Amino acid sequence: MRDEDSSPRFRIRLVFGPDEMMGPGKAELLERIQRTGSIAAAGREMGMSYKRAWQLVETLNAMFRSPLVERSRGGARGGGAQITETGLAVLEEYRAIELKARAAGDPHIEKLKTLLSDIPDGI
Amino acid sequence: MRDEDSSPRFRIRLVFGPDEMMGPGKAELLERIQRTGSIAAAGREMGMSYKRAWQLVETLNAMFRSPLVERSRGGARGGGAQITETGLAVLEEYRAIELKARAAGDPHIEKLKTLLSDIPDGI
DNA sequence: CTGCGATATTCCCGAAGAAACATATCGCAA
DNA sequence: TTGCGATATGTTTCTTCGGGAATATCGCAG
Repeated sequence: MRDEDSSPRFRIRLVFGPDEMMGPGKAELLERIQRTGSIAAAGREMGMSYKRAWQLVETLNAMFRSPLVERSRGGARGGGAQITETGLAVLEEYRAIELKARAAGDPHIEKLKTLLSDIPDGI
Repeated sequence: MRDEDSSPRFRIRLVFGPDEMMGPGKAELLERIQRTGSIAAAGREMGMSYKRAWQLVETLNAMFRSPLVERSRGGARGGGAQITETGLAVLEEYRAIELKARAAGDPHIEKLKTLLSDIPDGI
């Protein structure tokens, strides 16, 4: 797969139950599906196989009351996929959590960085 | 390995660089080493092999300027391990981040829970 | 009614990582 | 000087996961 991110302060993974979790990967996939209108295209952008992207969408859809991604097959351009209202809501909540948590933890992160062994870029 | 936690709202993993990360597992291991005075004992408590626990300590020590865990071999009771001052500092910072981030994200988590497919325990 | 481009689904294989097993080493105490 | 209990480290086996390829399906457009 992929690095996912080159300059991440921290990652948050929400764990609701066994095999029920959501982290940066699924969030990014949702975003890209929304933008591209296609599971395959979103997956390609993230450097993952269509199979993997499809699997992630499956688990996401099964995880919530109503599906986050709506798919259609056939048609003029072969079909596609789109984010549902629920999907958008979940994505927004996740981003909000990420943002607030990051802001809340930031000062401590800076403190920790001074203890790291490699040379910080800032100084 | 293990479930790590039965009722986690969310997990935070700090990513400082490639192969430089710290999450709930290493934090818990540090805590248990502090309490038990032994890598082996701490690992056993968490259901992991001594080798794995030792590996985690290695990466932790290599990751920071000064080691987080001090080890001694031989002696009356075979040896042992203890948390250093740096180790304690790192652990406390991590716990602080966890706490604040959790508090900051909590309301959004509750919102997300209402969208989940399985029945929440609270209602 | 055929082709296209997407979703949907299965099978096989290789890589990565953890578990299991096996020693080696150390330093004190009896 | 032997034994103990911990750290230290290598080897082998097993399992899991994801990639890749192959195939099916769908529905409109031409």
